[in-house]
Amino acid sequence: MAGATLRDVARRAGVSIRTVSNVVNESVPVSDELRTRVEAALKELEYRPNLVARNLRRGRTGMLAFVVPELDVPYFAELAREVITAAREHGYVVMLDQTDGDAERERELLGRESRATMFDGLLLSPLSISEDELRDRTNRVPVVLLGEHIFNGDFHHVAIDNVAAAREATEHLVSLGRRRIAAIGDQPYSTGETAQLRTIGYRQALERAGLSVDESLIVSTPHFHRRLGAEAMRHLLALPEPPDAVFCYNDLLAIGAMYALADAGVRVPEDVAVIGVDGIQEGEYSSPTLTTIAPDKTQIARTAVSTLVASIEGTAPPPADAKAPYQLLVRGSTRGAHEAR
Amino acid sequence: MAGATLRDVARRAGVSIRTVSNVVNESVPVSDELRTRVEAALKELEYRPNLVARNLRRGRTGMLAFVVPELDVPYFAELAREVITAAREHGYVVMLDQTDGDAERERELLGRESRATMFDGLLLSPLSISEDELRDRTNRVPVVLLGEHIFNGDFHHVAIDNVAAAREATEHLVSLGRRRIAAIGDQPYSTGETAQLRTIGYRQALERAGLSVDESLIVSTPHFHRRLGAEAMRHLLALPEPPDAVFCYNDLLAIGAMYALADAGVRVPEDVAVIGVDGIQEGEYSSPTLTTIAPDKTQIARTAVSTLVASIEGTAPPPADAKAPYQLLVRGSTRGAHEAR
DNA sequence: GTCGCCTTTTGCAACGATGCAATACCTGGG
DNA sequence: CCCAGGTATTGCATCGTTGCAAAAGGCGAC
Repeated sequence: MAGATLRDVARRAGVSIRTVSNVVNESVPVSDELRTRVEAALKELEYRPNLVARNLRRGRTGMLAFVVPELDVPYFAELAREVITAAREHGYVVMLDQTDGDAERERELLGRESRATMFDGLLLSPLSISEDELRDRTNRVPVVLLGEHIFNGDFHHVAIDNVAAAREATEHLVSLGRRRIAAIGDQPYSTGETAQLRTIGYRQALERAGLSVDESLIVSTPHFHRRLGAEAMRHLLALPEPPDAVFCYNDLLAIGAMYALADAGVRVPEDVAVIGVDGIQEGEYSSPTLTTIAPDKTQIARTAVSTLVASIEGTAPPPADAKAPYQLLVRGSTRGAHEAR
Repeated sequence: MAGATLRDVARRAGVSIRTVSNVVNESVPVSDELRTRVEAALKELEYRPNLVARNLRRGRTGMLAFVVPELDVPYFAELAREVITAAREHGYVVMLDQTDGDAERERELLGRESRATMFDGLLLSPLSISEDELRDRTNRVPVVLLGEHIFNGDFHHVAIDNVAAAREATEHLVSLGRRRIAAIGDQPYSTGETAQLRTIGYRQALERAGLSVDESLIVSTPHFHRRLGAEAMRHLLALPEPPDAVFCYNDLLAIGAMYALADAGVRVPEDVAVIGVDGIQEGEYSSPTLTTIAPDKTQIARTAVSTLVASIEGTAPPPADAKAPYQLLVRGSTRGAHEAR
């Protein structure tokens, strides 16, 4: 019941352990007679290789770890799907863990007692942890970082060009004729690097358009959740001069903002145009549908996984920042907004 | 660089391997002097236990596998989050895999060459695979099934009472005074057991309310995605006598249905009331917000994981169907719909 | 008939850790 | 000064598999 081993099969078939192994692995030629006998025994005993033992011997586990802040955030769920698929194509399976954006938990995950030794490689999504700590803790396991982190070329890294993406998002709003364009999602602390890059892009777009930046229109949020998007939007609506467009740093914030707008009876996009980032499925069916900057998640996952796998196999080029493609998807929350107002 | 082993540390500290092991595991008393020396060596060499080796020796991996049809379906993502959290509380990590609802892939996952031996236990969500196959393939690994499957008590199983839940959902619509209540999501094939149970509950509610069941108001969908919900709704709207309420078998279908309704200029809930099942976060911010039957995901995950862990440790009671709690959350898609019309 | 070569089969060691049981050490009592 | 009894330390075997290299078997050539 406890699972037959090679030894059991060998005894049953009257051959050596090694021969059974040869049959199982199809690596070395085995005579037809023995092969037949061994295969019969394998079937009768329902032999399945003990992968833990095999991994110990081979020094590989065939597992990658993918660490995200929150799995119930659609962007990460959708990305995880792609990562799992990409990993499977390379013959790997994926262990998923969450940090809840907590630096402490991140340390724990990478720490001494961690299960890091069970994985051939590590895929990490936005971290609070610092570069030095990361280097300290992962010096044995290949790592690929996903999403922005201003690390200096010591790690492989896949992300979209956040500055450019944010600039394009804002320019899209400008192109609609909007002039009071707000931004929701800045994070002016050390862990908010992605957010800061998007703020830079936002400012660039306004400056290029000859618009002045009204600091009161930049609203910070500690997280990127729907509720905070709604709160931020309510705050903006309460300003003496509310915005006529909002660039949200992710789609969830945008969904929250649209919720607050609907609640306040403000029309989208006529009164306020809304754009997000992430290209999550939810935005395809929201009311109105959400204009967004959609990173190519499939591409991101593929690049990240194949870089990681190359790294594991020692065939990787030196660490570099891979820029992933993205796309502006114009939908209801900004469409047809030219004529309006 | 390749990772120090107990032997390396032992050599460095001038003690036996076994003593180092004792220090690391804190199981056996070690004199202060040696402990100090060993700890120094551990630190200098940055020793981390090789978990693969440890697992081999101990016969446990500390890993659970959680297999879902699609991770980018919010219900599963939210459930996965809870499962990961619950597993962590028991000292386990979680490997996630997807089947895409494909029976072939399910077999593959459980098949001979699978990594099943790398996990102490298996958590499976709705499957296409049959009971017999499942029994054949998992006779060594403890399994807990999540979601409905009409299996006969051979497996642990956690789910809500789908018949009752569907009945309550439908009764809610009845209580609003609706009389032409449609159902979206039936799946009249062998793999659609959850759907069939919900259809039963739907019929029960109508019958109890003295309403006749109009078969043309029951629309089947091969999957539970937003797009199919929209398509089904369009179909219903095109009927000679369209419905005045819709019970969708999950929230994504409901979101899709509301999309189609908005598109057609039909008011929700005034003209058509909508209810879903799953209680996903998306429904809290949709427009209108979505009334739903929300299974207690935390509870489901906790129950499933602790049953699985008990099973692994051999302390589990015989397999049983655990019924998880759920809750009717009344929101905008049905609220204030009494007065209307 | 013997040798040598090629193919098939096998034994042994090792991957890195832990369980078990024996050894070494230390203390106090007689 | 020796011995019992407790504690600290260690060696050996083992988990199930695979790499390596030697052993065994088969066959043609001399």
